[in-house]
Amino acid sequence: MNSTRPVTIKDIARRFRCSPSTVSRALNDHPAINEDTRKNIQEYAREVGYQRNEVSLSLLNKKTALLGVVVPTISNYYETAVIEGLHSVLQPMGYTLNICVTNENYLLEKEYLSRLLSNRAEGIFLSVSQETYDSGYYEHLENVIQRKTPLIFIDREYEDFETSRATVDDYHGAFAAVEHLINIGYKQIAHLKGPNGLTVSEQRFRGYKDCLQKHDMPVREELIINTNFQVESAIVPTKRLLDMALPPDAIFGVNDQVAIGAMRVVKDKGLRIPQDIGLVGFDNSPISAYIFPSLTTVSRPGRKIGMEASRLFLNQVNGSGDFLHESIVLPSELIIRESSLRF
Amino acid sequence: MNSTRPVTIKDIARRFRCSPSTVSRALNDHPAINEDTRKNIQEYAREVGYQRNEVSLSLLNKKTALLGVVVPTISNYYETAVIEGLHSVLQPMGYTLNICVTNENYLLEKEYLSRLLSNRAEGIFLSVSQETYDSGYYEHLENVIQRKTPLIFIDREYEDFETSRATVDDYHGAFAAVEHLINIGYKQIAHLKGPNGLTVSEQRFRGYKDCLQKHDMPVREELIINTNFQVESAIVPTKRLLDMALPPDAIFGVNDQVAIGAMRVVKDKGLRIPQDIGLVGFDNSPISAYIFPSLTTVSRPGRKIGMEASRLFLNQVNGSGDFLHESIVLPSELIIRESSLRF
DNA sequence: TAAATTTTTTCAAACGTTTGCATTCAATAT
DNA sequence: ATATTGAATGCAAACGTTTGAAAAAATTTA
Repeated sequence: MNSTRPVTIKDIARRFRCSPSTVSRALNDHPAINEDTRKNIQEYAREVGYQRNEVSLSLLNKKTALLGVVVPTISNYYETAVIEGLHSVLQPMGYTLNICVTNENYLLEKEYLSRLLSNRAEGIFLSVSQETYDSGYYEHLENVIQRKTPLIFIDREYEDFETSRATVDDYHGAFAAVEHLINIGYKQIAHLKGPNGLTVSEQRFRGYKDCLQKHDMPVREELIINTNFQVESAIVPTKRLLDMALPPDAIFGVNDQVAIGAMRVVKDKGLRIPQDIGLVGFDNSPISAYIFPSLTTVSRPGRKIGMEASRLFLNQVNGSGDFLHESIVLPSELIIRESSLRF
Repeated sequence: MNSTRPVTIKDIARRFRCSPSTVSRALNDHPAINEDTRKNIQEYAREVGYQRNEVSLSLLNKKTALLGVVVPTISNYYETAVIEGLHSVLQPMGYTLNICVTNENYLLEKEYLSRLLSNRAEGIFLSVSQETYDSGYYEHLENVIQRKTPLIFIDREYEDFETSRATVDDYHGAFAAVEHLINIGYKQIAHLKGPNGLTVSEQRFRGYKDCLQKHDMPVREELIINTNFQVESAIVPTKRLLDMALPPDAIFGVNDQVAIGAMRVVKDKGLRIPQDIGLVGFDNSPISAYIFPSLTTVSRPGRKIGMEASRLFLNQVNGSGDFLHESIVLPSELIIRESSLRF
C-alpha cells in the first residue's frame, strides 16, 4: 500500500484504554490530567511520531492560518523581496504563506483565488496579472470581497477597488530618474516602457512624460517603445532607437533587465556609456551595482512593501470595527551610478 | 465583527427545508436529485456565493492535494525555474504548491516540514538548507520518511538518504567548463567556490579539480576561494586573486552571480575579458547572455528538473507496491560565449 | 385500490480534534 | 458510616461535507 495512515488520537486512546479526550488533554498539558498518564501518553506519542492533524483543527476552529500570496511571477528580484518581507513578519506569527504564481494568466489567477477561498485562507495578498488588467474582469475578486477575506494589493493594483494596498511610488521614482538625466544634460531621452495597462508601466511612463514636460522638452512618441520586462525584449527596440535619424542620447528602462538589454545593444553599436548614451533602470536589482558600467537605477523597497502589507493585513484582522482600508505608498529612491554620470 | 461566516451546506438546507445530503447531492449533480431541486439549489448557491469548504473535505477524504516545496531561497533563477517546472505539471492536476523558503535556516526547515506533515501534505519537494548540511542533522526528515510521505530531493541532496531525487549533473558541467578554459589555452584557472558542504558547491569543485588533474595541471589551493553565491561575495575574493604574485588567467565561478561580480573587479583592474582573464559562470541566467562581454556558462535545466521531480512524485503516489526510489540526473550544458573566447 | 416500482429525500456515520459538563472514584472530613 | 471534597476521566457535541442504506413519496402497474 501507499501511505500508512497517520497515528490519531483515537489510536493512542485505544492503546491506553482511555478516551480521546484524555489523550488530547494529556498532549496539551491540561492540568486536570494525571501526571503519569500525561507522561506515558506523551512519550508514546513521540515514539510513534504522532502529529496533530491540523486539518481537523482548522475545521473545528475555523482558523487555517493560511494566507495566499498571488503574484504574476517570482522570477524578478522585486517579487521575491516582497515575499521575503511578508514572510519575515507573518511566518513567526504562525501563518503559512501559500505562494501562487499566475504567470500573468487571468484564468489561473481566478482559479487560485477560488482555491484559496475554498481552503479558507484568512487573507490574500494580490498583485494582479497582466491579463486581468487587460481584460478588466474583476469578478473573481468580488468573491473575495463578499467573503470579507482581507485582500491586500501589492505592487500592481486595481485603482477602483476598495481594499488595502501597499505600493511603491513608481511615478516619482521615474520622475526623479528622468530629471536626473536631464540635469546631467541629456536631451533626447527614450523610454523602454513596460506592457501597456499595468500600473507600474503606466506610472513610470507618466513620471517620464511629466518630467519631460516640466522641463519643456518634447515627448517624442517614437522614443517610447514597449517591452515585456525581460532582457530580450529590449534588444530590438533599442536597435530601432539607435538607428533613428535623431537617436536618443539617453534611455530610461522600465526596469533593470530592460536597461541591461539596452546596455548590451549600445555597447555592440560601439557607443560609450555614459558619454554617448546615458542609461537608467528601475528596481536596483543586485547585479545592477556590479555590471560595467554600474547601472543608475531606482530602488524599490520590496522587502518593506511586504512588511507593510503584512501590517495592513494584521490591522484588518485585529481591527475592531469594520474593515479599515489603508493605502500605503512607499517612496522609491534614485541610485546614481556610472551609467548616467557623464561630466 | 470581522469576517462573515461563509455560507455552508447546512445554511442552504435550512433555506430549502431539506437535508444537507440533498444540498450536497444537488451541488454535485448527483442523478438521484429532482431536476427542479437541483436547479433551485444551484442557483441559490451561486447567488449567495457558496464555496465548498475544502478543509472539511480534506478531513473526510484524507486528501489535501497539498504539496510542499521547501527551498533555501527563491532569489535565484534556478530555483524559480524549478518551481515553474513543478507548477507546470502539478497545478493542472489540482495540486496546490506550498512554497516554503528556509533562508538556509535549519530550524525553519524543520518547522516547515513539521507544519507540512501536520497539514497532511501529500508530498514534499526538498532542497535542504545549508545549515542542515553543515549540522548534519537529518532527524527532521525521519518524520517524513516514517509517515511515508513522498519526499523528493531537488537540487541539493543528502546522499545517504533513501528517497527519490532529481538533480543536475553539476560535476560534468563544471568539468566541461574548466576543460573548455583549458582548451582555449588558459593555464592558471581559479575557482570561486560556493559554500562548503553543499552538494552543488562540492560537485562543481570536484569537476574543477578532476579536470585540472586530468590535464596534469596543478591544483593551486590559493586559487580556490569561497563565496556565498551572491554577487557581492565575489568582490573581495577576486581582488585577492588578481593581486597575487602569480594571478590566475581564468576564473570559474560557482554561478553566474559570482562570475559577474568577478567580471566587475577584473574590468576595474583594467584587465580585458577574455584576452587577459577568461571567465565562466554557471546557471545560464537570463542576463548572462546580455552582459558585456556575454558570459560563458553552464546551463542547468531547472524547469526540467521541476518536471522530472513531479514525475518522480507521481510515480510514488500511483506506484503499486512499495515506494520505488528513483534518481534522475539531468545533464548540464556548456554555453560558450564571449567571456572565454580568446583566440 | 392495493401492490409494485421508481424517484426523491433523509438518516447516520465518518474524518480528527477540542471542550464544557457530567461522571467516577478515591481520599478526606465529619 | 456518611457526606464532602478533589482529582481524574469520560461523554457528547461541534466543525462541514459526503455517502451507503433506509425511508418516504410519487408514480406506475395489475
